[in-house]
Amino acid sequence: MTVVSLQNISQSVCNECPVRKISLCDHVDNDTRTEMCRLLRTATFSRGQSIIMQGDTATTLGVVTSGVVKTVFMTEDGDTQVLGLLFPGDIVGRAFEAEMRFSYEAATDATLCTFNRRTFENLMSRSTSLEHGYLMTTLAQMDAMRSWTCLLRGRTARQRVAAYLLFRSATEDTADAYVETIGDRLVLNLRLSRVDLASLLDMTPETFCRCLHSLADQGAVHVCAPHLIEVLDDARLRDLAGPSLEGLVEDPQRAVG
Amino acid sequence: MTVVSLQNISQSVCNECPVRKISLCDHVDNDTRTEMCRLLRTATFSRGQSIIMQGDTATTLGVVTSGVVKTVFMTEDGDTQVLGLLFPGDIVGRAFEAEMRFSYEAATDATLCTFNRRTFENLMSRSTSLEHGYLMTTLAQMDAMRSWTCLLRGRTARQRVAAYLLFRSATEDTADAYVETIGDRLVLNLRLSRVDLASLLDMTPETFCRCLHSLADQGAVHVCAPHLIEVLDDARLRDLAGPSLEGLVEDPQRAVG
DNA sequence: GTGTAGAATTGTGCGCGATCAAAGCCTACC
DNA sequence: GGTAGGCTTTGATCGCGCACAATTCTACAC
Repeated sequence: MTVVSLQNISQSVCNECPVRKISLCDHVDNDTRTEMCRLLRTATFSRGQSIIMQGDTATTLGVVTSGVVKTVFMTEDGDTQVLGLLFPGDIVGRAFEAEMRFSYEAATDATLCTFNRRTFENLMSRSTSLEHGYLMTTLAQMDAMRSWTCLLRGRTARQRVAAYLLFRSATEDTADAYVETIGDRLVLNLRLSRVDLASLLDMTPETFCRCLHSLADQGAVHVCAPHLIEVLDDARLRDLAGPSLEGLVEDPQRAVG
Repeated sequence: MTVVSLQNISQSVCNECPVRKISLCDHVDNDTRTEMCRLLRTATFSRGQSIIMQGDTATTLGVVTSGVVKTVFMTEDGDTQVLGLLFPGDIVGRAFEAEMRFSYEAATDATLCTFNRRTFENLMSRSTSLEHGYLMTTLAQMDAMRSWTCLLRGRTARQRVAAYLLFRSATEDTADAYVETIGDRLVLNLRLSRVDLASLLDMTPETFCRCLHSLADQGAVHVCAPHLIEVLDDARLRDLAGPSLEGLVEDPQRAVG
């Protein structure tokens, strides 16, 4: 794990933590939190940087506090595919397993609250509330993965792009600011590159681009800038996204894949 | 939840349980297991029967003890897609959430060891080892889901079929007998219908059929009967399945999707 | 302003896989 | 034994989405 900036944090950091209420920490009792504050390190990663490498023996486990982290799988012939995204509050890494089957990379500039994996596991064995919090977060993450699967499968490329835009616009008001205001209009900030987004949605960047502009031609969205998308007609976009998005897009879930 | 056969079970059942060592029970301490034996009910489902319905408020949580269970998502326009499969030892249902976003259905005749969800949650809050077991199983299931995603994505239809056959032949020696012996040869029993398998692999039954016979034309497999597939040339099949199957197919993981 | 590298967009042909249609096959039930 | 209905297989056609390449746009340094 490459740590760019590393510093000790006083216990007060947890009190002003932006993701405390939406992460595993929400379940943790006071004694455990005090202990965690003593053990945690914050780490900053710049866009594109690797957090945990596929194949490595992971010694770290963390919680995203800002930015977007992508999970990336690299095939033996060097191709990479974006499996999913992690947002603030989601867990990076995996307890009780050292060897990583895929990588975690910063998809945007991101900050994490990290722990030594062994230390964290040890603390879990002593703190029921921490293990419970980890379980709850994991279950939520699994729900999100399953919803994501439903969202991708049986949809054409354009429907997937439309569905993703809806998903993003539905989570606009969570933790981080994914939406920018230009004048008085609400505009989505994709924040990820075309290459990453295309890989995430299982298509080529070219197809992604075509689909986006096809949605624009239909009057559903307006491409203000390559990464800034304004949703002009929510109903139209929902229509173009295909059936059964209700419940998949509108839930307060964060992680995908 | 439709329970076909329901009966009380004496404590001795756990001792001869076929999935005890590969399920959450493996982590549970003796006191908790005694309690669990008192609370559990076994249920039998015949192929095609619904175990938990999408949209229902689930009161049940269970462990697959034999057979294959499929997770199915139904779109609002009535289409269904198979999201994944659960094998013996996997968990059916979800603790701490009542409303089901998808259905669980018996893909073959199947038996489950079931609990009242509330009772199970209650027991977890009192038994650290049970919650730990649930966490470990959930993490393993999430790993499997991610592997499954890697297996499906970026592959052609024929590669997906080949990959699935490899996955099944690699798990041949787990819990249930997925393999039949015809004479002295080892033959895979698909056990699922073409329609289910095609849906699971995100293609039409027609395409699945074509791909299977294409693999046969290449000499990789032999279709003994619609549901009985003999793997003739493992290396050839691996070749036709595309890159990076190592680690995805060969792990002792059960659940997919 | 200018240069340059990287990202994003557009163009074109083609193969894969979906769709529709129909025939074979197996099983269950009468 | 016969028949009906399901599942499986095969055939023909068509459109989506991919590959590859060219072009335009953007960002950032100087």
